[in-house]
Amino acid sequence: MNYRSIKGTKDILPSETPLWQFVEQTIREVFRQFNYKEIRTPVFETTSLFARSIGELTDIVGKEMYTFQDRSGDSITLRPEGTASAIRAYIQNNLGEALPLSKVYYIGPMFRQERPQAGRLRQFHQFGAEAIGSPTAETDVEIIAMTIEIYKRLGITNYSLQINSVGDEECRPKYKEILNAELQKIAGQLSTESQKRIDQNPMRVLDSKNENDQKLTAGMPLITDYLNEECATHFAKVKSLLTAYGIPYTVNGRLVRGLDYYTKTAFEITSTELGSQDALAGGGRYDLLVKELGGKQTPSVGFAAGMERLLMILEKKGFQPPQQRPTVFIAAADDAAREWVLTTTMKLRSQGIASECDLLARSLKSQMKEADRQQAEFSLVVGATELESGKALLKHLSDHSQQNIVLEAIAEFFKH
RNA sequence: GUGGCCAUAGUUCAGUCGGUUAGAACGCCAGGUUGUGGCCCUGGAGGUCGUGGGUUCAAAUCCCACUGGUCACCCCA
Repeated sequence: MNYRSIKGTKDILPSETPLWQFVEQTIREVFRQFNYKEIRTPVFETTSLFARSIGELTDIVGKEMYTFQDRSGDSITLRPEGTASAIRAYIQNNLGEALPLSKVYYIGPMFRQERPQAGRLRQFHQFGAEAIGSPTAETDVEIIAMTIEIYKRLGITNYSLQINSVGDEECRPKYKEILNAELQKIAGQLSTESQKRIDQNPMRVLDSKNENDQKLTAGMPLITDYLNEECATHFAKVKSLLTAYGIPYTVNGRLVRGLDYYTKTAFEITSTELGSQDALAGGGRYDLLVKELGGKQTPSVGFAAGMERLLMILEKKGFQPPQQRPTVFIAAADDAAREWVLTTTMKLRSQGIASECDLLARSLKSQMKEADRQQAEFSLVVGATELESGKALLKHLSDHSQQNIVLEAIAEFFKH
């Protein structure tokens, strides 16, 4: 075997695409019902777009981006997430001038150069949505509710929703100072990863998964206790709306997401079915990002979710998507009938009837086996005799029943 | 990036203490009375035992390196 797909990339094979298509279709349906419209942006952008929006100090920008120079020497990066591109497109195309609120969704491949493991690939797929232009808590909850609706719709129930408020440009810096002071006291005992973050991003220390770090920081002040009035009111509203919508959640005052642009609401959906990489989806509000990228001050909120992780759960549950199978397989009993079989198959197809016939000049028995393998609903065997009489036996493959059919009326028969 | 485990037909796997033609199941192909699939029966094709080196009279088996896969750490979808 000479060539292999790049490490961390996968072929999605014909045996798997029906599941992908079914799930994508369900997702698009939910987006449509929530009135989000699809946006398709390029899979690569200028590097600084991601660096600026996601944050120079994040893991994504610091060590995970697929960045390279193109032939003109420009630094370009394969998108590691979807929000930055969507916001860039929003600004570039002046979408904010045409509408007060843009509700968009995307679905497609993302790229991060990490060591692959269960639920983690270098090219993976996300779907997500952004509501650009609304400051209200109602919008936050619409985004969260929509995310959950997708899982509900697919029969996924074993997940949990965690929410937090990470404050805004007024209250967060104050809190960070307080937290930083507390962390300094125990700095020497923290993991090296956490030590690095004490000054740069102290809130990430609280979100560390290191057990010892967790113990050491157990009693530390939480952002939720230091929110200013606006953030506190917003957070309270989000919580009460979630309750009103019947969406269970837990508040996790330590939750910080891996992207720096979040303000106020942050949320994460995890599943115990997933193993170590257990995040199914995450999102939050980002009121400063549009301005940061050169647009007007535009409060916004969005989410992103992993396709592969969603599919892992469905596969684990043994979920079977509807199979695509031919309605009829037309078999040629002898060479004299092959041309008729071929043209008739084509005719049926052009009338919207999924049909198949043999292309390998195989024996009748082989053709029947093929019809069975393809799970055709019916088989029709036609040879010289049938062509002469204008009639043939149509067999219902699942119950073995047969009936006579007039060849000229075959299309009509399948239309019912 | 660091670490554990793994690598034998298309697939999932067996392969004894190192020993002579490397097996099974499923899948694939062809048959099982003249023109009908699924079950069953018979036969067949298909392997550079991941790659390269080493030890040995002899390596799928032991050792080393590399490559790939997988899981975990970190972090995240």
